[in-house]
Amino acid sequence: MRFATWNVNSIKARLPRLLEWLDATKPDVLCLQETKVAADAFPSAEVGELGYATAEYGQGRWNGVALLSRIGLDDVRRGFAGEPGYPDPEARAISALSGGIRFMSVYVPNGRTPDDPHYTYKLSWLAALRTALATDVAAGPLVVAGDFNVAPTDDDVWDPRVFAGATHVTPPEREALAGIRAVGLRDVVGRPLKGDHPFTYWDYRAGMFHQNKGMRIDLVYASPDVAGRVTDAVVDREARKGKGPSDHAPIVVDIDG
DNA sequence: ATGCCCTTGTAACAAGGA
Repeated sequence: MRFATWNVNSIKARLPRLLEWLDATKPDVLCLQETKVAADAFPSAEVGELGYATAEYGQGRWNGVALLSRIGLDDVRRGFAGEPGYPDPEARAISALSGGIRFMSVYVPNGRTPDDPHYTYKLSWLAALRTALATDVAAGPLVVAGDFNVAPTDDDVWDPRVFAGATHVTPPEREALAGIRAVGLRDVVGRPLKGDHPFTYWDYRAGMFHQNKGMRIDLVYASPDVAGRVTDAVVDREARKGKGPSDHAPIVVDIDG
């Protein structure tokens, strides 16, 4: 089985790239983030032609997550128990059962700056996610994948000095990630196809991708049974190249069975 | 080479992204 996660930064703008990538990569399950469309505008018919069922959770202009699967989607859940809002709940998490595994696609709040109310929201959102995942991980095989908007270590940013005092690298954010792992989830790190760091995001500006000045903020957290079945994991930086890419690259994971 | 912000909503910019 092959699954993947990808922050597409608008599924409408990315649709040609997404369809091309699906046809070439053929994941069984794909976790999508930042779809930026209302549910009724999701291109379900287009991905359906490639054999994918869709479960989407959208709110329009901002956020939006979805799951695609060509092996079935059951027991779809939008959001999670105790999820905070800003001030209202946003479309940032969706999960479903597929191939005997519960997949959750997450788009963690950005946080903006450490002194911004959005940063407090981010930390409370991650704390509530931890609580919800403690229940989910006890229920069976689990994969939580998406844009966590946190670089787990200083090795996960291209220059830690540049990020001093900024969001995405603060100790409370990293502790929140550690808390999520502590419920019984393992960090499945993709191989970088170039360079030493498995970055998944490169800013559009100033040729950052071409200088490999990136960040590892997209993560795959898997329960031990799933993590133990991993045969390969890759950051598909090819998808960051060319005309009209997302600023994030997908992570593609292969598992036995 | 991979190549030097992008997307959406709304109407020339505003806001968010990380």
